[in-house]
Amino acid sequence: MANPKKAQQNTILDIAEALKLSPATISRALSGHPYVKEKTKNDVLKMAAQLGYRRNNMASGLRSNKTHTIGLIVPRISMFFHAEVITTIQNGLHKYGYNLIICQSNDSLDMEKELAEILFSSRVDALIAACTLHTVDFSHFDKLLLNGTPVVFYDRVPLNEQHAAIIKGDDFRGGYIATTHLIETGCKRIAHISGPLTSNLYQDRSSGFQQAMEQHKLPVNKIWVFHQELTHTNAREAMRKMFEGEVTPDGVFTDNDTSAIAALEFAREKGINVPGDLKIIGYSNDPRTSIITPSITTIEQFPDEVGKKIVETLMDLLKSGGNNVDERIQPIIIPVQLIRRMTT
Amino acid sequence: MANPKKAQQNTILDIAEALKLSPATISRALSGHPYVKEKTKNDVLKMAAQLGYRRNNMASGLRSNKTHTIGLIVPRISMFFHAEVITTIQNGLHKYGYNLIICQSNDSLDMEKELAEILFSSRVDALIAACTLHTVDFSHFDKLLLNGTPVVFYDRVPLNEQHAAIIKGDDFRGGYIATTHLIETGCKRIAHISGPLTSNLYQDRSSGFQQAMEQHKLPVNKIWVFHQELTHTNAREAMRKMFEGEVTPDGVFTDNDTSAIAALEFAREKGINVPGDLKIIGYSNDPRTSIITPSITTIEQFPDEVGKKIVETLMDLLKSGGNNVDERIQPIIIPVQLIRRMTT
DNA sequence: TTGTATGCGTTATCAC
DNA sequence: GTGATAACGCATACAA
Repeated sequence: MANPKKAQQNTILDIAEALKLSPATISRALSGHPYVKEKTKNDVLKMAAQLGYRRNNMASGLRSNKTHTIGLIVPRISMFFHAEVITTIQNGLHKYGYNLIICQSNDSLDMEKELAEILFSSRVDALIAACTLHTVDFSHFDKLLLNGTPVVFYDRVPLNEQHAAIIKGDDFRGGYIATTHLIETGCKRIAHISGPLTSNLYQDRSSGFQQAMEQHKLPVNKIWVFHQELTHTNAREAMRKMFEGEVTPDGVFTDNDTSAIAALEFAREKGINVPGDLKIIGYSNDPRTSIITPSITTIEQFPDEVGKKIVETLMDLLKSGGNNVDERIQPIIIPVQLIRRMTT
Repeated sequence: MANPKKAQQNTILDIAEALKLSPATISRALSGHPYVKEKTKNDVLKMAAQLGYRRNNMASGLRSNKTHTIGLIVPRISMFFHAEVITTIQNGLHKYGYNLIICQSNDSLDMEKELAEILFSSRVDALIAACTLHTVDFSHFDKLLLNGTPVVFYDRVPLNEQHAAIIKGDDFRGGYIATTHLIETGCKRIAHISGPLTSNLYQDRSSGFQQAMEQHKLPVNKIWVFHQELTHTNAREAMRKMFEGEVTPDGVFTDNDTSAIAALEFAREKGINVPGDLKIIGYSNDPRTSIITPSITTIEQFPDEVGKKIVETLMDLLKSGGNNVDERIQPIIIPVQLIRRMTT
């Protein structure tokens, strides 16, 4: 077992000395530079392994202005969708030799700002961000952009960003097909438990909801439309309010699965028959929706596709070295899909 | 919006020039050094803000040999327990001005080794690790230890590590109280779906199981004891095998909740009455266990407590600067608790 | 309280 | 192909 006494890092100078070569040659050999004799390269690699040498990323980054590190800011890693996206990104970047610094904003704008600063301090080669629900002004990312650091937004994205890549789900269509599905399965009085309209996600899903309703000539009851943080308790409270009234909804579309679960639990407790008297559809295809009884119909967002697209986009941006940064980057929209289960 | 042209980083020299001061003074002012005139300090801070200055962590770290960055290796961030622990750690470290680099090993030993190397390259100030199920030899962490970098293991930990801190749940007791609970609620024929015995987790839970059975003079049927990766399909397969036989279990203790869910689903499909004819208890208090019908009895591991203890331990180690590293560090055991629900 | 000088480990730019 | 040297941005020992 290790016997820690004092730091004793080997540097390229140690390798150089051991091999009677210059540090420059060692550096070249280690970074796969073309003009190094094959034998020299092998010697260096062998000696490096022998001495347990590991490149100091700080020195390397300072000199070369490349960290091979990507920053990531998400609201919460515990959200199923984000956990999946992150995993895909991390595995994808790893193949290209990039590391990922994962940071959580806890859906706090102040934290998000601070994290952007910190990641800038670390001189990440690029930044990936899924913003908070309250991020309307995105200027805290400008310092990165100004510095030529590529920024990729996903999920919760700015609406008019000229210089950053944008990858998002088809939230309009998600809202539309969810609502249409409720209508097609017979719902006439549809409620919508949505998130705050500060976020593009809920704007788009709400538009989809509206359009489906209009298209089928169904009235939207404003008392049944909620824009609030999508927590379990908020959803429950919304359900309570709606089912106090004389006329009650026969369909609920919630903008996340936590709310759908809350709605279902409420219905079960009140003895409301699901899907007989009330149909419920959620959003995200959280694993919990397939486990609960009855299992919940929801919208699949394909986190894996999102993650892959992010990596792909990022690699393009990094390769082009900020050259294509002046042309406006088109947002990439990932399709969504209805997952029909027992609540509809 | 940002108009990215070329990199234009400000350094302390820019501030120094603008203020007709020396770089040294700027450095001191920015890092809260005591011997700086109040006015100077304010001037510097103001100018730094004005120029949008942000310290370059690589340069700072290279010089001071401190990165204010902690590395973290986990099998998967999507596991509920780990997601919670990580969040607590991240929030805790943030208060002390430390950042966290989160890495996933995907339960691959090779990946874990590589991540340890990478994090060493980044010269993290400390490393936190929850190892893979297959990590028996922990020598890939020795380089960090040798270098004086504190290492804290949690959850899946080495058994005889002299120089690293260890924080773990009370798995023996978890196994014991889970089994005892089944016995006390009337089970006589108890099965145990456990993980591979290469991991301390399942060794300890298995010992707890054994002891409870012995203590209550119940025989352990070896055909009902499984040591395998704790996946949904593996658990299902185990159930299938057990319920092919003449005599079938009346209680199942699974070492994670995914397996408990699989067991419950199997029982529901086969029309086995739970908890009437079969009682089930899981491990970890995953949110899914409280959502499924019937809700599953499980063992709470208090990820929040684990996370807090990790931060606390880490801060001690960092403060002492590796001085107490020669004395053997005692493992810290976090208590567990039975959460009784409808499957028992 | 501030300035001067040096070096952290690596890589880029020249030479040879 | 390889070597010498400077420079990346900052923090610190020492001097003033």
